[in-house]
Amino acid sequence: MSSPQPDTRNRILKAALELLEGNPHKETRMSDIAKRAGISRQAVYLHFTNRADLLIAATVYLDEITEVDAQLAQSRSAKTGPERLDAFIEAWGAHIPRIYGVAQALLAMKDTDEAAGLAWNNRMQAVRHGCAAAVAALERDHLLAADHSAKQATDILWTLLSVRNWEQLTGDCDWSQTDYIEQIKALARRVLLTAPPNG
Amino acid sequence: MSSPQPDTRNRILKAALELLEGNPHKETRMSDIAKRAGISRQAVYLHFTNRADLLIAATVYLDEITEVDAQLAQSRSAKTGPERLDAFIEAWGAHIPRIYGVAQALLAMKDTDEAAGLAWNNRMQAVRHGCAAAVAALERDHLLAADHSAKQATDILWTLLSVRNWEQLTGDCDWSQTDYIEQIKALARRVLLTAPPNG
DNA sequence: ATGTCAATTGACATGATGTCAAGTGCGTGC
DNA sequence: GCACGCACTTGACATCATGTCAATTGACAT
Repeated sequence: MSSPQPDTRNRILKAALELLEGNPHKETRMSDIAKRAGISRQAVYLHFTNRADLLIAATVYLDEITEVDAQLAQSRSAKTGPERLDAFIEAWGAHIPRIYGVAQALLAMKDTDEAAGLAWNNRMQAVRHGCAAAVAALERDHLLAADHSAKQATDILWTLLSVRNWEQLTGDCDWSQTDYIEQIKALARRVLLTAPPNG
Repeated sequence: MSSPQPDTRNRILKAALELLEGNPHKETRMSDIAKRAGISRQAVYLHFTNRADLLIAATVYLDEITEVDAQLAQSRSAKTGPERLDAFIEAWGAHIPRIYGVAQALLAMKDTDEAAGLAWNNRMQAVRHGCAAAVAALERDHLLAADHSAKQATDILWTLLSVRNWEQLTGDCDWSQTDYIEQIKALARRVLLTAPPNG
């Protein structure tokens, strides 16, 4: 563990994440990242072929160190459908602020860089699966509101939980993170459940 | 009215809108717009100082020719709160696909160009006012769900009606435009109204 | 004729990405 | 000790879009 050399790659990823989290709305350039990582701009290209490549790697790296998948999977342990729904919203909702910086950067490239778009869609499909699983749990408990098919319910939940919505609510609308979680949970129950949940 | 010269400006705007509507996800360059308008790239700068400037003007132009404000204002004529809510969602929901191309372009600049961001926020504030008015109408009729303050209800409705959500539902989720309108209306009623609306 | 004004052409600066070539410094194997 | 590979550096360069500037053209108006 005497750090031979290739932790540079990780240094770059960390630098990128720090910058992106620092000010998600400012364009973070390759040279900024390099500077922060303490290497030359060109050296970054020894580790990543692209800006997109780097950003994607950063997302993966972030997912790894925050263990999202584990967090999200944990919501599977909930007994009832509604509990599972809540657990999923809490897990994902708590994760959004952590990934927001990178997400923002990746989303900005989506239209110009195909690979970035695919990578982002991949991540979002994972979230969608979580939504679908929560909906399935509701359906199993015969608690899914009759006016939606499972697909529709999944679409709605998935859309509700989008990063952009989080951005708008916590940003433009000044909601706190806890407000966000609570409100979205209430909203989801209200929209997806067939009976009044707790009142 | 023998068209002295300055319909060029409008030609540019039309060209920009056509290109943006044609393929909203491809970057539309100044030279593309110029070519389509039948003038030189540099000539565009005789009419607009910026790409942002042009895009903003295009939004305004589009708003004018589609008469959104009139459409949205029309929802004021609805008698009951719920009718007003429906009318507003229909009007705005029908408008989104028309503005989607430009909106996309403007949103993409939001982070790099301050003026573009402001212009977009302005438009969105107008929508927000519509949301607030609909919520106020519900409140007046004592039909606003007790679990939300007027502000929260407005925030939710406004977020629900975002261009990004429309994009996700009609794009990624393959909803038809009519599905979109109907589902969102149902959703909004379910979330905002205090009593079951029609069943 | 003359002036104005829209538009044209061509050249150029800027700023970011990405590539390439030559060089430096360090550790390892022989 | 020496040579080699390897990560990295420096500097130059291509590309591409935006935006600017200067000189020119062509039409229309007085």
